[in-house]
Amino acid sequence: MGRSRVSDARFAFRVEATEAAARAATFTTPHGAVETPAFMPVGTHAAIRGLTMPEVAAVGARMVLSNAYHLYLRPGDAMVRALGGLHAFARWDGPMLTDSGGFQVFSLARYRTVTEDGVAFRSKLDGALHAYTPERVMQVECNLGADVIMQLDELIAGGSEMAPARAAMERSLRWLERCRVEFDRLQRDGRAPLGEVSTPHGTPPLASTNDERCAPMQALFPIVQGGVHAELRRESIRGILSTGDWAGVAVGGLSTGEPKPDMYATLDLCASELPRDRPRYLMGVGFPDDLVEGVRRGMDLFDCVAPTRMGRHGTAFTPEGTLQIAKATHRLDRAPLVEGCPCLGCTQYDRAYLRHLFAADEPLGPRLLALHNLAFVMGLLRDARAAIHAGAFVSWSEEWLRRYRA
RNA sequence: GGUGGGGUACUCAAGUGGCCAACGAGAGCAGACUGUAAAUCUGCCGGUGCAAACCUUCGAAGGUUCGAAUCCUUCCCCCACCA
Repeated sequence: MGRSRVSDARFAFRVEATEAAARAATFTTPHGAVETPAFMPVGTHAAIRGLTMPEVAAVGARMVLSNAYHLYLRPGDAMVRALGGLHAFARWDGPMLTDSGGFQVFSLARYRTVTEDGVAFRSKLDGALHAYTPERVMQVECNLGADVIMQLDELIAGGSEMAPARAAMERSLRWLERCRVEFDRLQRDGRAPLGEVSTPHGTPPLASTNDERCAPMQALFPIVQGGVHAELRRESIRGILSTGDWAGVAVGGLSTGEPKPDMYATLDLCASELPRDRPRYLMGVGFPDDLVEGVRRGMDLFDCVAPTRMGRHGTAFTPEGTLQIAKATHRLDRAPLVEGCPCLGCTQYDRAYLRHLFAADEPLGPRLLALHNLAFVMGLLRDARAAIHAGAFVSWSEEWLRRYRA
């Protein structure tokens, strides 16, 4: 089973402390270690929208996420590889993860057709049709070169019935197996077979088909599906664990419209079934209260567009809940967004000025709020981690949630 | 003083007899957003009312008409050019 097994010391997961289901750990990758629980900012197009990587690092991010599907369309995965891979391309030398495009199967449902072979996407750029198969996804993600790469999966809306949820879960398992086989082959070869990879833009000018540079060591994460149906989640996990000794496992298909109690119950179940010595990555969750609930249920890694998107749209996270900065009530408010927050927006500016930036449509406003929200969730998970280490997480989290939701 | 153009809701701006409480845009207000086709999207935006509906509005005042933001008269104000 090749390198999908964690035989290579370049990936490690060391649990340092636990309290109830919550864990504090260190996840090591070829590009460095991440202390968990951790939040990964989303940089779909190899950029955290509006922010620079140094800024993202400055608020505490240690691992960031990019999207294979979007980068495949533009600039093309072979182009990224020819430019030195995702880390060099985006100038991020810490751990990176690429999502496969599975989420786009869901979010861009009206532009694609799913078959057993894969997904046929209609490109947003030029309308061209792209055959996106599990094998192709592995080639793309290998070329991009993130440390952790995700399988192609299929997810369905949160509240879906048993039958469609089962179909998507089972298909995700079959796609996982195809991803695994192709992943093992690519990693065994030591380099991505550039010549086999066609991109929408042909052969990149800087590419050499004789490129001897070794592909970066990568880990493939499977994704648990099954909607909010416990038996399906259980089956999904069993299926995943029977085919490999994965460096980590993701829980997908949540926060897609299902009631929160259903999501939390599903997490409880997944946590109880997943290996304790591997990171659990809860995909697409990133509102502060959901992060705390996720940590409580044994999740280690998170990613979400919420902090950055909400920030760009004028909503700031605070310990007392969300705050819409553009509201007239902040016209004369000299207080920072959050007292004591170390981010640029909070240390340098007051709410009145930030409100003005939004009113005046200045790009600095969205930038500062996105940065603030990232700083907020980073600090939140740092506090959660400290509480776990201190054996005080349960009371800390209850108090925190009470204040946030008041 | 003369000639021409123009005064529409918070602003800009359509509308030249009924389908007009009045297109559209902006501002303002409220809301949405969870593995990013999102610096995006939605709602409200004269007053009262849940609604039906009623009331008050298109510079002012009169008038014509079944009916006027739209036609006529006078007046006020703004702009351009000519004196």
